[in-house]
Amino acid sequence: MTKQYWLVKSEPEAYSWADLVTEKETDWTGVRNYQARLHLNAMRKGDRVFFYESVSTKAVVGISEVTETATEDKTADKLGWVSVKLKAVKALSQPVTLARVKEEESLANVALIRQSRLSVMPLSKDEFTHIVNLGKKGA
DNA sequence: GCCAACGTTGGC
DNA sequence: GCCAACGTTGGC
Repeated sequence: MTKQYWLVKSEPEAYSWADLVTEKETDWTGVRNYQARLHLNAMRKGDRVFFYESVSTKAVVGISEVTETATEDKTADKLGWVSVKLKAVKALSQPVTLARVKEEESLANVALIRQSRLSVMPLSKDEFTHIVNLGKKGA
């Protein structure tokens, strides 16, 4: 299967990109939204996942990779919720802020903007590449 | 099954 | 800290 691209959100006060870098790998638990769960279930090993920090940072800060597909989320009090395993790949040279994403006409349709409360969302390859480029030094 | 009330998320 | 948007719950 061809590689897919995603974005997950986290409040850095709860779990930050720096935390993932320190841990190297983590179980992405705590998703309690049906739409987000659909996306978690669709993730495949090797898919690239943007790490977006909400609230205080409001920027895409790093790239991670799916290392294990969805399994039962053991932190949930009911069965049926899932988590995936993510590992840190690399930080963006410069964070791509929400404001920056909003400036880009070709990124106007990303769920990050259109559905601000969704915490796990898909991105097209073009959208992913575009944001990666914005995150390069001097972009 | 509808809708009001409420809680949560997240931008500003 | 405020508020809009959204999801969930519960009464009818």
